[in-house]
Amino acid sequence: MSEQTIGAVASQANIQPSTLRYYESIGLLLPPERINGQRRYDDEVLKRLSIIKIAKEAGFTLREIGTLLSGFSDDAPPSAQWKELALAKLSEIDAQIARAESMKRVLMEGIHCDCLSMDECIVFIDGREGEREYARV
Amino acid sequence: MSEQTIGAVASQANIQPSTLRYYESIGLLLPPERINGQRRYDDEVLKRLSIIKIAKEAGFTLREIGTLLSGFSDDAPPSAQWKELALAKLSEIDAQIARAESMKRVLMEGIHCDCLSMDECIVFIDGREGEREYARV
DNA sequence: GTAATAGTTAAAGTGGACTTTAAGTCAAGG
DNA sequence: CCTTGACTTAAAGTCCACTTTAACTATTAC
Repeated sequence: MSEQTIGAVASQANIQPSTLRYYESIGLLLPPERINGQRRYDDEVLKRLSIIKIAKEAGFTLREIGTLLSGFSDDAPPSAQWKELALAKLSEIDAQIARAESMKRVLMEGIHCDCLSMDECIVFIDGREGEREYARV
Repeated sequence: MSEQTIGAVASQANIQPSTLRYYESIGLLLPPERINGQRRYDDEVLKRLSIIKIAKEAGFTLREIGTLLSGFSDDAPPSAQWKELALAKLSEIDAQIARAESMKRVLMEGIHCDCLSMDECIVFIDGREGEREYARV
């Protein structure tokens, strides 16, 4: 099961071959072995792609993921650098969640209001006042 | 207090003049009156900009906001179209929140783990297994 | 009169994460 | 032998929400 072509890997990882090439081009994946000029991957790459996917979903950019992956697997347990990045991202995620929840509130209020136009909509005007404080922060 | 220049409006709304021009160019703002070729806005635009900002924070794209604004303020209360969009966005936001929370878990576990390399990291391998089911959906 | 300030335009640039295209190679099947 | 399908490359294109640039005009302050 080693030595898979790019197409096979891509379909197993649910991504496009071009994405694999792209990841390689930005250094997120190491250049794999070639046979007749074609990339042949071993199963390791699937693990790495999963990690990338998870990290992406965690809100890391590809650049950050590169850092994460290199900061890891050196020899030590999760490096200080890793933890630092993770902590930073954690607070970003918390902010994200908070924002999402307040949006949810706005939307739900909007859904239940019966005002005639958006300009007169209490929900939105309230939102606007609130937003001013928000902007001042 | 009517008849403000683009700069005045921009600074009140905490955005750049170029953003106002951009919004106008994509039809999100109606072209305002001109004096000597310069845009002059009345206070209405601030309301609209607030709405746009709130909607943006609610996770709508500018294109969607355009639809929202046109679907609204026609004559009826929040149109069916509006509610439909809002409901759709609500579930998107719920998904976002759920994802964010699961990432948060992963990150927090990662911060406390002591594995030697990311490939061996239980946190990430667990994530990976989970992700397979995820991908099947 | 001239310099600073704020406005105007169209068009190009930015950044992130890809995708698409054009032009070509290679192995397997009929 | 020739077609089909999957691969290769570099480069350009896409989407989103702006921002920046270049070249210009108009108003105000000195």
